[in-house]
Amino acid sequence: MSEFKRYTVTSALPYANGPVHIGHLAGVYVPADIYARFLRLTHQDVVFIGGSDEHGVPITLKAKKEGVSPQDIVDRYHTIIKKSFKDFGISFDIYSRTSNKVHHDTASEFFTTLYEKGEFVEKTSLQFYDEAENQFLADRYIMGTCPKCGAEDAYGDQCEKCGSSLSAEELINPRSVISGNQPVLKETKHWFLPLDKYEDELKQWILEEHKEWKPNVYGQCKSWLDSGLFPRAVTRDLDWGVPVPLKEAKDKVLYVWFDAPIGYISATKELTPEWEKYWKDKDSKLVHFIGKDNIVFHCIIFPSMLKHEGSYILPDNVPSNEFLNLEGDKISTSRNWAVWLHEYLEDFPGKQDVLRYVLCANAPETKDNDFTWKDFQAKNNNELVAIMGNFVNRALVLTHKYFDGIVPTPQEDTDYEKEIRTEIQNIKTNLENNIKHYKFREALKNAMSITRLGNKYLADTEPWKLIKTDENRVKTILYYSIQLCALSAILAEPFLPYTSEKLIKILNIDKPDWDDANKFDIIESGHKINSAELLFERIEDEAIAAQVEKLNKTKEMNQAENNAVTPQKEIITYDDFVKQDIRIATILEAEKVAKADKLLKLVIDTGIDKRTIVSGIAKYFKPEDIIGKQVCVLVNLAPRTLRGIESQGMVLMAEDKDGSLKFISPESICANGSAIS
RNA sequence: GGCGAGGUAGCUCAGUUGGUUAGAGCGCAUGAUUCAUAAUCAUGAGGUCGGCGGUUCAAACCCGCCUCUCGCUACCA
Repeated sequence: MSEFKRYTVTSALPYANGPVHIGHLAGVYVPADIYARFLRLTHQDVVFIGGSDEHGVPITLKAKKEGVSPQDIVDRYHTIIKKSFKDFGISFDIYSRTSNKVHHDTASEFFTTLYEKGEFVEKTSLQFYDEAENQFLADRYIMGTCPKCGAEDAYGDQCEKCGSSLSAEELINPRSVISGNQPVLKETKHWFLPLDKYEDELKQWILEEHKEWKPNVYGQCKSWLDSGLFPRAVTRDLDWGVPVPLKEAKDKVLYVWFDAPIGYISATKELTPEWEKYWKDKDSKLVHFIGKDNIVFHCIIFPSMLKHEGSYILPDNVPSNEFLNLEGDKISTSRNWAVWLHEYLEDFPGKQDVLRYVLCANAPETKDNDFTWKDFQAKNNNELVAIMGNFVNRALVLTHKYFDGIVPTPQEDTDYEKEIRTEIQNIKTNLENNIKHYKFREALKNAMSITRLGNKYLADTEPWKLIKTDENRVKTILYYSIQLCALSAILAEPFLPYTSEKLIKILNIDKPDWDDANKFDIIESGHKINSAELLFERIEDEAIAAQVEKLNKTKEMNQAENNAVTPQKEIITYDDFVKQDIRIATILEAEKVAKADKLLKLVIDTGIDKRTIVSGIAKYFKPEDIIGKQVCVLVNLAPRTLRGIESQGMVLMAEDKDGSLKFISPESICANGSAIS
């Protein structure tokens, strides 16, 4: 810790096309905030950086859909997101955004430097182009019929109906989202970051010099590095983003993942004129807090950019969490399966620390974890209320009852008090070490153990009995109990900032220094404390039931949407129809295609011939179960080679609501080759 | 199919370089207690450490195979 003079702590920039939810908080912002607060409290020089990521295609699509400008979209969500973070006490030194001028300038300069150093590789390729609109189309801007499920509204990168990932060229009847026209393929030039050239240095830097990174991060990097890196395009044909600062590249912008991490730098620039020392001085420790979906960008791509720009330091660590699930299901923005931060505060006003506590205690540090409302309630009632809130309340009430709220003068220490002193020192040391090593769950347990210790102290010494016989002893006990409250207020601050503040007010003291959190003279004898006030309140079953009910409704709505039948396709002529040659056929052989999860290789008797068809049904059928089955086959579909096998036709399948596939078979045995019309 | 990360008490997780009866918190049971938001404190029950095999005097930990979960990737006509 001492080898660095200052810290640069960044947290992943949330994408400004929606609000933030508990998954974001648990995975990135709570841990980052705990870390940043801890550094500040321990008198380190630290900047804690956040901001909204406001470029990229999804935002432009959303804008188009709503008939507003992309800037309107990001303005809306930037405001909501920024407020959520503020409300939850995420203590950014600056929360910026990538659509502002400082960022555009910074990203531009960054690109230019790399360009002038000759780092980029230029490549020309074919991309879909909308001639009417005069612009290239990103994959998301192309829609067409999904080659797999036949849905007409599949995007160029993915079909949302069946979940297949696609490439734009695969779509049947591709059309431009903007104009509806059929796009044409046209040449376009782009700049690539040659990651392949950086492979050796990355291997050295990560695999040799950063073995201490978390296993999930290290393993993921190793996987990427071992399988070989390829050049990545850093520019796109789009009009929303940071313009590429080259004459020959008007109408092009920096690809969003290239400009987004530079946002950390621009935000720092915006924050302080001394920004350079946080980014370029070897004595600065750079730490990126991210989710596991961002590992490759922050461990491989961004460090490559920083290194080859030439003047920047590289991250010292990239603590990345796994994902948080909600009541057993993946959190999903599009399915509204989430607990949104702004909604939480409407339902549980003033309880931001409760959520912070639960999310930290259950943070997906080593594997995906589940958030349940029942657990939320249990942690509040059995831990925050019963352990921490209760002890503080006991100490305060007893002090008021026996000494009119005046902190008594301690008498002689017994072995018990000496033990407590030692124990607190241990707790503090462990807590600090755990935070330094990004073990926030464990550190939180340390913080809680202070009041745990206090409860035991009271139960063991029983001051309510002693008061009748030995008031001097009670003075000592309550003096120590009050000190424990103060210690708890200090050491819990990184995790529970609001509670800490509240407790300090109740104790009627100035905020103590972290370094004193192993001492027992934080509050002097004779000091008057304020009247007792509960730190936490119980959460009753009804409040939890209401949240569960809310989620059930979401589930029902999603179900209803799932049940909705896709609308009829546009009218075709009889001539269109008869072009299809569909026949009854029998499956003669079936075997799994090697090295493919979904493919079965079928030999089929079509009546016309015996032919091979490769079909993506392996998830739902075992080869031995389907031999001898009669099916419908589109026989005049152009052949296509899959995994080295030529597939001559398509077996027709019905896709059920749950996505499972069913064969279309004649009601009774029918001659192979019978035509279907 | 390839790669990565996981699979330890009902739940959430610790388990240092392999070494005696495998730990913590919550939940559960029993007891104690009343200063406290039916909170607290003590004690206890509960685990063939995903499965099988191997190395070793000794394996939760090392090796091989298998299986389940999550992610990346290939594949989906």
